[in-house]
Parts: sequence; C-alpha cells; structure tokens
Amino acid sequence: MPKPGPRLRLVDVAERAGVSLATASRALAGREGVSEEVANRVRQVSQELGYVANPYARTLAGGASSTVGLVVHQVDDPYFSEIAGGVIQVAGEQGLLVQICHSGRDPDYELRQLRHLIAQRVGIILIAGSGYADPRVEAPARHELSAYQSLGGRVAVIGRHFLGVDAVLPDNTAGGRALGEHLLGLGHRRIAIASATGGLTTVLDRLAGVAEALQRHGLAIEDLPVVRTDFTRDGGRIAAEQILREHPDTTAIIALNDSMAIGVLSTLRAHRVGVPDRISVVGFNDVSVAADLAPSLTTVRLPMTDMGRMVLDLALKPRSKRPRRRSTGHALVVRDSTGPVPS
Amino acid sequence: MPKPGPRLRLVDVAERAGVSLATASRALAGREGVSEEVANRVRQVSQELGYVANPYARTLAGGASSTVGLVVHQVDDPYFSEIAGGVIQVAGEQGLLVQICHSGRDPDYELRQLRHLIAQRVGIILIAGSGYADPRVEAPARHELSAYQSLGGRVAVIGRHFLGVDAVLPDNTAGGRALGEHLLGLGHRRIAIASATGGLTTVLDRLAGVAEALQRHGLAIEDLPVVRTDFTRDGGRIAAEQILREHPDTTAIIALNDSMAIGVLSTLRAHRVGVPDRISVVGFNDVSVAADLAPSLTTVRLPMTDMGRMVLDLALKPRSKRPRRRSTGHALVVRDSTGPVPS
DNA sequence: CTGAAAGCGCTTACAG
DNA sequence: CTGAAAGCGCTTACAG
Repeated sequence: MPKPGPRLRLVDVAERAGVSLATASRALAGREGVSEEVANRVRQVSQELGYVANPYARTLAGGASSTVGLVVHQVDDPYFSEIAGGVIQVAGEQGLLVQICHSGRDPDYELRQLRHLIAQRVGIILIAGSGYADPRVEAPARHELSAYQSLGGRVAVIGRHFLGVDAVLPDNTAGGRALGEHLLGLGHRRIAIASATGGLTTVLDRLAGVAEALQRHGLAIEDLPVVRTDFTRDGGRIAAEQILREHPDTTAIIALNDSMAIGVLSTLRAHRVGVPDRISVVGFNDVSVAADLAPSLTTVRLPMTDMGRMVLDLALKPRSKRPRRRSTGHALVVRDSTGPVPS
Repeated sequence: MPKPGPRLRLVDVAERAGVSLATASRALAGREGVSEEVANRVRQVSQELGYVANPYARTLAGGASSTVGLVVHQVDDPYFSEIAGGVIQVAGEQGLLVQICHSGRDPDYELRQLRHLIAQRVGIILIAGSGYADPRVEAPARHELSAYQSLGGRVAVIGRHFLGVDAVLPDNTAGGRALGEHLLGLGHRRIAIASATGGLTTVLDRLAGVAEALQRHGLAIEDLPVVRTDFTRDGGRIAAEQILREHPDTTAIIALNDSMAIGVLSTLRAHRVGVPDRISVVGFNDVSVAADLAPSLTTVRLPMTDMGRMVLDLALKPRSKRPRRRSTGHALVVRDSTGPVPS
C-alpha cells in the first residue's frame, strides 16, 4: 500500500507569512485570538501556495475529521444511489469526503461496517438503509453509535430506526395510504401486495399506510394476500408468479418499492397479462426509470436526492438534546400502470 | 465538526503483551524481525482487545493509507453505481474504505476532485469515467497524477485515458461493431445514431466499432445521421425527437448507452412508433433494468461490477514499468427491441 | 494577540 | 530479535 508523500506543510505557510506555527493554525482554522490583519495575511499566503492541511495530522492532533461514512444496503440499487448522490453533493459543497460502504441488508455485516467506520475515525456516520422492526436487532449498533457520539461523533439516519439519533423520515405510511386510496378509488378490491421481509420498518410503515386506506373502505389488510420476498426485481418476479398462481382474480398489485414493481411488470408481460387492463401495478420511491417503463409506473415519489442532502445537513448541525426528526413529504405520481378495475 | 475520541492504543496492546511499542507495531504489520512466538502473542492480545490502529496516526507516521478514492461522473447513473458496487466489494474484502466523488463530466471539476483526493492523502485513486479524446484536456490531471504516483500513490482507470496509468479497457469498439453487424444482419440500412458529445473516448470508440461494421457492408458512417446530445435519458429523448423529425425513414437507432436508449424508447412510445416493428433500438452497457424494459432492450453487455473489481485489483498491485491494460470482453444481448427491417 | 512546547498514536531507522 | 527515540504535521493548552 502506498504512502502519501511530502507536501507543503503548515510551517511553510507560517514561515512565508512571518508568523508562528500556532498563529498560522489559528488563522486558518478561523479561531479567535488572531488579529484580523495577521489572519488575512496567513490566509492569503496559504491560498497562493495552494496549501491543504494534512488531514491525518490534523485529525490526530485533535482537530476535525472531514470524512463522512455512508452506509447503504447496496449502492447499485437506484434508491440508494440517488441518496448517495445527494450526500455527495452536499459533501462536495462542504469540502468533505464521503466513504460509502454496504450493509447488504444484514444487521451483523452492517455492525461490522459501522465498527470499521468508527475505527477509521470518520467524523460523521450516515445510515441510509431501513431500520429493523425488532429493536433488539439494532441494540448492538445503538450501543456502538452512542459511544461514538459521546466521543464527539455525529450520526444521522434515513428511516425509522431505534438508534436514538437524528433522522430523516420518509413518508412511508402516508405514501402507502395514498397508493391504497388511489387503487380503491379506481374500484379495485382484490389487491395483492408484493412485500419485502417484515423485519424492516420501511415495510411495516408502507403496509400500515395501505391498511389505513383499506380500513376507510371497510376492508382489512389481513384479508389480502401479502407475499413476502425481497426489495429487488427478482423479489418482484417471484411475488408476481405466486400471486398469479394463487390469486388469479387479483386486479391490482402493490409492490412495496419500484424495483419490485419492475419485476412484477416483467412477469406480467411474460404471462401476457395486460397492465393496467387486467391488473394495475403500483410501486414506491419513483426511481428515475419509473417514468420510462412501459407502461410507465404509478408510484409514490420520495425525494431521494434531497433525503441524502437532508441527512448530511442534520449531521452537520451540533448534536441536540433530543434527536431531530425531519419528514420528507411524498407525492403520488399517477402514470399508465394503473386504471379502473376491469369490469 | 466532531473529533474522534480516545480509544485503545497500540501501547495498550504492547503492555498487555509485555513487549515494546516497536515490537508490537512490527508484529501487527507482519514485518520481519520478530520471533514467531512473540508475534503470535501480540496478534492474539490485539485480537482479544479488539484493537484497531488509528489510521490517522499510522498514515502520518509514514504507514499505509487504507482508503481508495473513486471518481465517477455521477453515482446515480447505473453504469457507475454498478462499477462502484464492484469496487466496494473488493475494498470490503481488503479492509479498505472507498471515498466516492463526482466529476460531473467536467474536466475542471474532475481535476479539483483529484487534487482534493490527493490532498486527503488517499493511497489509491480510481477514475471510472470516460477519457477525453483530446489529450490536452487531461494534461493537467496527468501531471497531478504522475506527481502523486512518484510519491507512492497508485492510480488505475476505466476507459481509454491519456493518463499513462493502469487501465481496464471496456470493449467499446468490438461492442459497437457487434451492434452494427446485428442491425445490418437484420437488413437495416437507414440507421441513425444517438450519440453523446464527441469529446469522450468512449463515444469515439463505440462509433468506430459501428463504422467498421458498416464498412464491411460497403457503407460509411459519414452517411448516417449522428445526433450528439449526452449520455442521459434526456439526451436520448432529444436525439430521438430530432431523428424522427429530420430522418423519418430511419429504421434503426443506435443509442450509445442504455440511458440514452431508454430515452429513445420513451420518445418512440410517445409518438406511437412501434419498436421493433417500425424502428429497432439498441443500447450499450446492459444496465440491469435493460432486461425489464418494454420492449426489453437489445444491447451490448459490459461487466460493470467486474470492471469495478478489476480496476481496484490493478491498483492493488505494485506499479509496473509500463501501464497495465486489461480488456473486459463484451456480449451482444439480443432482446425484443430489435427485429428485421420493416418491408 | 502571539509564540514555544507538548502531545496526538503510530512507524521506522538506529543501536544493541 | 528487541527496544529507546525521533519524527510524521498538525492543534491546543500554557505562558507571556
């Protein structure tokens, strides 16, 4: 493994500016106790020389760590890559670097990644993946992160976690309700749900929203087929196959995210089932390709890029007494994959 | 910005193992000059205590930097997010952390990111975006990187660059040829090309491949309409609109990547132009959604995830006298978006 | 407001 | 094979 080489140091800047190391350090850090005049001179010299502090030395000496660790389930899932895009934007504006790692939707692996990030002394940790419905699953991570925070680390998450930290909360329940209302409004009653494993709060919340909508129409979600696979296109395919097989009279399928919806559409196409003529399909998230599918996908839009920006913004604020919460808002986007129930 | 807190230090491990700091350091680094017995004891103690070296101290002291910087045009472009996925996999296996930054397809911005990465003293720099056809565009980056390498940094890239570094070369020309042959074999002659700006080597190489195929059939690419927009869905839409307007007799459209092809398909659908009945469409890359479009997309598959793995593998090897080159291979994937020329 | 000095936690010549 | 010591490039009390 290579090592970084010699470069311009702070002493060089200090010498050129005719001040001591300490003064140069204070001037560049923008700390108090340096006359405006001297501070300006130092900054100017630093500029001219193109000085950039060695982050290893700075951090070791007790200064700020300028890197943020971002944990996603999988970067090549568009939901996460859009979030990552938002995080990277803000980081770029702030001169921070973003380290991305995968959790692979596995709490143990995620814990290991967290520990690695902490051991690497990143200054900020962002978790973008869904929380787990069972608080015990997150207990080890919670402890790890609270120790990290008590040492000055900052943590913020996307989704409903049991981590006791600042959070950006996607409008999952309201979005689920909107989807349910939309389909019910079109007359659908035989609705099937392509869901991911029940262990995730994202899944529970979206389902809860759907259940609310059903309830208003005197229906119970318990009476609907809910097929649990996972949040991928393959998961959607498997779910659709099962729904077609076991519930052939289904007129609408709610996929709990767009990837699954894509898999559902693909399977329906393979079976020559017309969408939305025979079955309407909805997704969740509005990943950018959703508009370009055929038929284009009715879904709930979550502002993923903004969510990425928001979560880093939260972490950039000093820690508050009680965890902050920010809701994302959502929008039902009606496209061509839904239509009135076939008569 | 938070600072990392106190943690287990190497002295603690050394004390517990009853050896000096120096010996402990050598033992854990696996260097020579420590008896097997002592080394094992130190490693064991380190394990038990869960010691992880402070990377800032280690790097500052002249040790290895264990972070790799990855520059992509845009993480939320599936081509790049799949590559990033591969890089992150290998990094995870090696205990390395990956810092991702955007170049935004802007050479100046890219240069700034590169400088930032170098200033941050990452040990490895990976560039995933296309090279520029004009070597002068990359000259500043080339100088920056060669200084970086002479100080021990490692660099590897994906694509045809003028950077004098190890490279993974996507099979762009051969892929373009395959696409051309496929369409020509189906009888198409009035082929239009939805291309990105000519400044990128990726574009030139893919076009060169198409040109070769045409030539074998006695045709010249100069006689075909080549619309230059950019490598996005919107670029594809704009190109398709222009092609429909100015070359209404076109029977096949080659989009130079899948994102553009998605835009092309979307526009053709909006105009109720049958695919492939009236116009065949092909893309390039085979991003995962390509198989799920309607109609599913005929395209050239590039092993993006593997490319990510390969490029980091290259960088992990010691620098060689002359830059290494690895070709990726490709595969023509024929799906439903192409068919015989309409009679 | 400014500077000399200690210290952050490692690695690596330099002695032995 | 092993250890004492210097040094990496910063920041931050501590004096003045």
